[in-house]
Order: sequence, then C-alpha cells, then structure tokens
Amino acid sequence: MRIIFMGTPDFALPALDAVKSDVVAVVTQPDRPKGRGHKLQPPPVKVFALENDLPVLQPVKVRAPEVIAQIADFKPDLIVVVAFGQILPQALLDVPRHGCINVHASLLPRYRGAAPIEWSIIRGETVTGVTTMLMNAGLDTGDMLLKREVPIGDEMILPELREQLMTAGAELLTETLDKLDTIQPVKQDDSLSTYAPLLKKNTGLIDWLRPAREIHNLVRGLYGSARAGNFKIWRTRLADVDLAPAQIKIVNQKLFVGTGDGSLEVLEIQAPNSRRLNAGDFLRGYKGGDDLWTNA
RNA sequence: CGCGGGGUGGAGCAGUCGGUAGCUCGUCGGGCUCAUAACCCGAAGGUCAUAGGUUCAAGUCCUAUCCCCGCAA
Repeated sequence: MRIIFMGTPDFALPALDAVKSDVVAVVTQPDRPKGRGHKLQPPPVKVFALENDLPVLQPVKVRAPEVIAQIADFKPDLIVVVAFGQILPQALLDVPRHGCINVHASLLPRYRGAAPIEWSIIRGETVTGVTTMLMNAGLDTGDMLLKREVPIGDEMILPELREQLMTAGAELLTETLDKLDTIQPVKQDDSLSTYAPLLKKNTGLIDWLRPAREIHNLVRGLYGSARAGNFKIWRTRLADVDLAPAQIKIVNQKLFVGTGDGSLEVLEIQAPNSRRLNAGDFLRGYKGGDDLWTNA
C-alpha cells in the first residue's frame, strides 16, 4: 500500500508513526514565522518526516493544480489526513484509488470542525473520541469507518485529553487500515451534527457572571488561553465560598473568585508580562487589592 | 533583524537622585498552646543571570551574550 500522509502539528505524529512504513510522501504546511522574533518554524510533522527520511511537500495551497499533479506522481493508493489544516479539493480526493481517510478527534457527527477537543471540554462533555472517515468535499462530513470512545474526566485538562486522543487516533487508524476491505462505511446523520469552530481570541474571555462549572470547563478546555482581564487563568477548582461574581477573596494563600453561580478557587494564574504561577506564589508577590481583574 | 516586560537568599517580589541589599512565605532552632496551617523570639541562607566597561564607589549607568515571559502573527 502506497500512502501519502498529510498532517501538521504534534497531534498527527502518533498516526504518522503508526503508518510510516507504507508512507511514500508527507504533505504538511509550509514553515511559518512563529513565536517571538518571528523565527521560521518547521511544523512537527515535517521534522518527524525528515528524521525518517520521508519525502516532504509543503505546498502553500494543496488545491493548486501543479500540487495535485505532484501528489499524483507518487501514485498513492491512499491518502491519510490527520490535522492537516487545509481543505482538500475534490480533484485531490479523487487521486488515490482507495480514497482519502481522515482521523477526526471527535465522535462524528458531533464536533465537526477545527477544534473538537477544546470544544468538547468547554461544553462539559463526559465522553468524546476519535472517528475515521472516508473524506468527501465537505467539512468532516464523510462516511464514517470506525469510532473509538474516550472518556473525559471531570478535572481533565486539554493536554491530557489531546494526548489520549492522539494515541487513540493512531490506534484507530491502524485498525481502520487493517480492516479497510471489510468495513462498511456509515453515513453521518447531519441532523445530529454540531460544530467546533476555530477558537477565537475572545473565546477565552471569562465572564464571571456565568456559572462556576461553566467557567471551570472553559479553563480546562483552553488551558492557558482562558483569561480574566489581563490575567491568564490556567487552572481552577470548584469551590464553596460565598462571593459576588468576579469578587475575589484571599484565604490562607488561596485565591477564590465568585461567579454567577457558585465560586472557584484559582490554582494557577499568570499575570501580564509574567510567567505562570501557582496561586500561593502569585499571592506572595501580589500587592494589589480586590480589583484584580477590573483594572484594565 | 515585528513590538514590549523581566532575570535580586529555597519561592514570589521591593530596591527611590549610583554609596556593598529588604519584604512576604518557606527552612532550621526555641517559646506559647490541649493543639495548630495560628501567635511570639531567634538563626541560617544572596559572587544581585553571565562577561566586559564608566566611576572613589554599581543590583542601581553603558555595551555584549544567555535564559524566561507578554503582545502581535
């Protein structure tokens, strides 16, 4: 089986590793200026591919005819897509005779889209999973092959869930390829579908009027991107202290915040221009008063 | 060369106009207490990121390097 693997971030690595012996080429996103100083960074999949002596393509747009031709030249039997980051046009989907298989980090048809892992935590789901599907031109709308469930613990955090899903995804991919001839594809029930859109900058803004549980889920699901004022909130815990929304209280080196329903203990917080600290350390240096979030 | 903040005893911070360092917590010893994460007394612990430079004198000014962080992408 000649496979072309398409993927970009860390999440795709276990899957690529699982099938690499059949991979004839890897397609990933171009190196991008990233981080401080705008240094050019190769995507993790590229790094992995080079370490394994796999040919790497980094098209700006896979939809470009010359790119599709280039991919076709590898005469792939199958294309495997895991967190690639670009939409494949029909012309490309038609290239491999076995079609294109995608590993998606949710139980389809729920959480179609770019950020299924984050949204499944933010929405307070107790179970999610991975799904393999035969891709079509829609966004995560292809016929499903196999699924595997992964439970979401009450206190589970984004990196933990991501870790489990990427492992499960790699295993499911292997299983899918093994049974490819016998699996009966199942159409998705569009009436049950939900979307997990790209995270926006303001997705992480904490509204203290919301219930504690909801805010806690947001903090868990964004892990570092949830913010209150200029502070990043990394970890919280449900608490039982009587406080008005957004009001803070410091007791025994612990930081509590009131919400619209219930209260939270802030366990890890990051002040502007500072690094991430646990609440105890943060409070030691904190000289301000009760206006923690309101001043800016 | 995208913009900006910072590296000070174990931790988090302060340090004004340059004159060899201070706070909170922790640690160790002692005391109080039925007891304690509480309180009282005392102690240890810092070549102030690194290398140069200016100066009678630098954590504090100048230059270079390393590392951390925020924004923007």
